[in-house]
Amino acid sequence: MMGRSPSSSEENGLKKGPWTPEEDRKLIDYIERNGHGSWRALPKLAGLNRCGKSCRLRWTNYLRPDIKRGKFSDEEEQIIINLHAVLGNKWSAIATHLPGRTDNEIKNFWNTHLKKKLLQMGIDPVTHRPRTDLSLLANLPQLLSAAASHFVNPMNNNPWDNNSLSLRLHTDATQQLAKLQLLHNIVHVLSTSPVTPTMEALNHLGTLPLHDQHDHLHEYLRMNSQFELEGLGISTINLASNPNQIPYSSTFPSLIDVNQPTHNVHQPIGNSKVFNGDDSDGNDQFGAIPKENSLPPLVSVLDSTDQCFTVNRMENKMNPSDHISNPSTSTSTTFGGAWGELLDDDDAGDSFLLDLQRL
DNA sequence: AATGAAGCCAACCGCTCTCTG
DNA sequence: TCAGAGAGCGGTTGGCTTCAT
Repeated sequence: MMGRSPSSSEENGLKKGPWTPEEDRKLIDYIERNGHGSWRALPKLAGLNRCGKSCRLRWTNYLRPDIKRGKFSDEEEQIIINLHAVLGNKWSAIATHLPGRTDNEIKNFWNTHLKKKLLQMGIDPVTHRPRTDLSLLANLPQLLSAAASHFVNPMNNNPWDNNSLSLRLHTDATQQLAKLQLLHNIVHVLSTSPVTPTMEALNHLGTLPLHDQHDHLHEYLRMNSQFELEGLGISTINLASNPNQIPYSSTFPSLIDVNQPTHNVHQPIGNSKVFNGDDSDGNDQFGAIPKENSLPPLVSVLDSTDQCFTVNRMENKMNPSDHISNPSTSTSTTFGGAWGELLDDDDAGDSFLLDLQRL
């Protein structure tokens, strides 16, 4: 059994550490018969040599009958990411919108999976904004070489070709899109950062002169957009000759221009004003719903006045095979429902307002 | 097959919040 | 209004499992 080992200091004669099946049974039996009542009094009444707090945690995090165990679904994952963007590390608040999941479980899932996932996508898991730290640039040479090897001969190794398509998509889509997002963020940093990168940071870029790096990056983006989008039946739009002028929103339907208000891609969910994420068209930045026949917005970055953005689930949407095998999956429906539920919840709504007021 | 590193997650710690008298 | 007790919460720990070498 996992968990902490029994503490050597069993002060008060109370047991610590992993629970035995026998202890679990005693706790369940007692609560089913009497309810938990006072947690402090419970251990004695239930015949357990534990402190009340330990009993409460064991019950709420593990023994409760409505606990849903097992892998988090994509929908749950998406909800967590979006709620975290608004609520931060308010695990219990997040847990209230994921029936059957405990705050502890969500916290663990965030720390072990989602945090890394966002980092790999070039997103700061704390601010939910693109990472702008220059250490991020250290990955650029690897990204570029990976991109080059991947697309070195697209005609002979078309990632979207034939029978390998769905398998490749299944295994590569997330990774490729994450890379794409990361590169997108890098371009954004290079293009818009008022802070000139230091020479030390630029050295991370490798031996190529900066303008060549830029060209490589530009070329990679062009190729990536062409193959990936064409593979999904999405027409591509020529890139501007200057990467600084890349029309992100149109070139990468999945990548919302960090500088521009989002148009036509998002649909409002709930009262966008509440989130301070609305633009003049009334589109809010939280409910990212993909347009039909376009990639879902992977990341929606707010403009300078905005505080949060949304990472939308992408794997299933990116994966045509999933479209076939699992057509019922609908991020927008579930997501909208989740937010609707969130907004319908008075307490949650209040906490949202409070949180946003603090921002 | 052996070993070390990394991942995972149940459980604990200590602080904060809420309730009650 | 205040103090104490109980409950709740987020952060952290550390042992087991899995993966990589």
